[in-house]
Amino acid sequence: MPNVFRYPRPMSPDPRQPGAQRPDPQHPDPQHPGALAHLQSLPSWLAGRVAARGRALVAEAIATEGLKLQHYAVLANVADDGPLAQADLVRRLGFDPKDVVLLLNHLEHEGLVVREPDPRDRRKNAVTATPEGRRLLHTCARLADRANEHLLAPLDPAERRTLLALLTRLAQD
Amino acid sequence: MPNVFRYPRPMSPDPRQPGAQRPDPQHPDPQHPGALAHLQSLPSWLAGRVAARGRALVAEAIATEGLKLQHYAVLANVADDGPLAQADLVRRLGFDPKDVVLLLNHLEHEGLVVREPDPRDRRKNAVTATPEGRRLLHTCARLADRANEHLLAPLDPAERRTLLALLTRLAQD
DNA sequence: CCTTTTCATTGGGATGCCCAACGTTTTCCG
DNA sequence: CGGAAAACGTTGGGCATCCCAATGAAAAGG
Repeated sequence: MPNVFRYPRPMSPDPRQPGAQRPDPQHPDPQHPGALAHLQSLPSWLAGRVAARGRALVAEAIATEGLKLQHYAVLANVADDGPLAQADLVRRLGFDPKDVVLLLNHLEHEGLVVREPDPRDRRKNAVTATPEGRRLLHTCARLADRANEHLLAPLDPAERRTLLALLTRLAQD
Repeated sequence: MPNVFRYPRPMSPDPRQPGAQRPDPQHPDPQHPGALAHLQSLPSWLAGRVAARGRALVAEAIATEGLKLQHYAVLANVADDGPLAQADLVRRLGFDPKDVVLLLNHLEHEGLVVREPDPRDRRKNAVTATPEGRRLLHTCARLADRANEHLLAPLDPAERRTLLALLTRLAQD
């Protein structure tokens, strides 16, 4: 179960010498089809590059509020569907239980969530969002929107809708 | 400089209880706009999810040849533009020098590349692809193509071209 | 000719993902 | 009803990836 919060990096666009002819990934030279050009024209590679840039932009934006992407994801889950057990978060997010402990420690320390024993099941902690957490969640949502507008800046509104529709179809399965 | 080879994982599509109503990310309920639904409708999140799945598919496919995505990327760079110095690969791929050493150790051990002192500059190793390496590169390219066809299976040919065009524009900047 | 830069190797560290164990609590089954 | 199994949270260990840097040798620059 891959994790979009840890973001790996794509190769630089084309690290060849300045002025070196850069193959058009859409129309590779059939006489000299490059393995590198082919790799860089794969949808998975292109999506990876866009995703890496998108995550970097969002991560940078919400870092101004002292949060990481993972914190944002935890907070969103808890605010919408809380109270949630830590094991719920582990399942929902696909995170390591240890990492969820660390994330919650930070969120709790910042007063954004509250972790309390579940009165119905003493094995569990019930995690809920505080008003401050909800407030910050709105701020993060706005920051994330702006980062995504930056990401999609080269596209016009119709192209953005098209891209979103196609990605949404591929993202669910 | 983010790296698309290490692939993080998106949240599961929607981990709510079976039967729980799942918000349509394209048309969030304006009465009850969820933070989670909002996060999951961001282009960066959607691209991350598609990218994670794409990379997982490609990684799984080329693993049958004993390679990782990073090996494939190194091999493609070396085959097209070799001989390359290790420092060239570090710059091109954005990898840690230590990781490039490990990757080349494996590729060399498998007879896919040759690492020789550069006669013109004894600081450098000249890395070149062997015929066996080029052969395997073709195999990996075919495997990667099939994995990407699998990734894009829900789209018809016109939609695939549209997606590719939009991603290509976003991927270069 | 000396200083600076580059190269490859390697050290250390942080983070995220994999595995598992432990004690407590709850659920399940005979 | 009681014991076994499962769930929960915490924590340990380990590996891979990304960050930092140091070292000695070689090349470039002033």
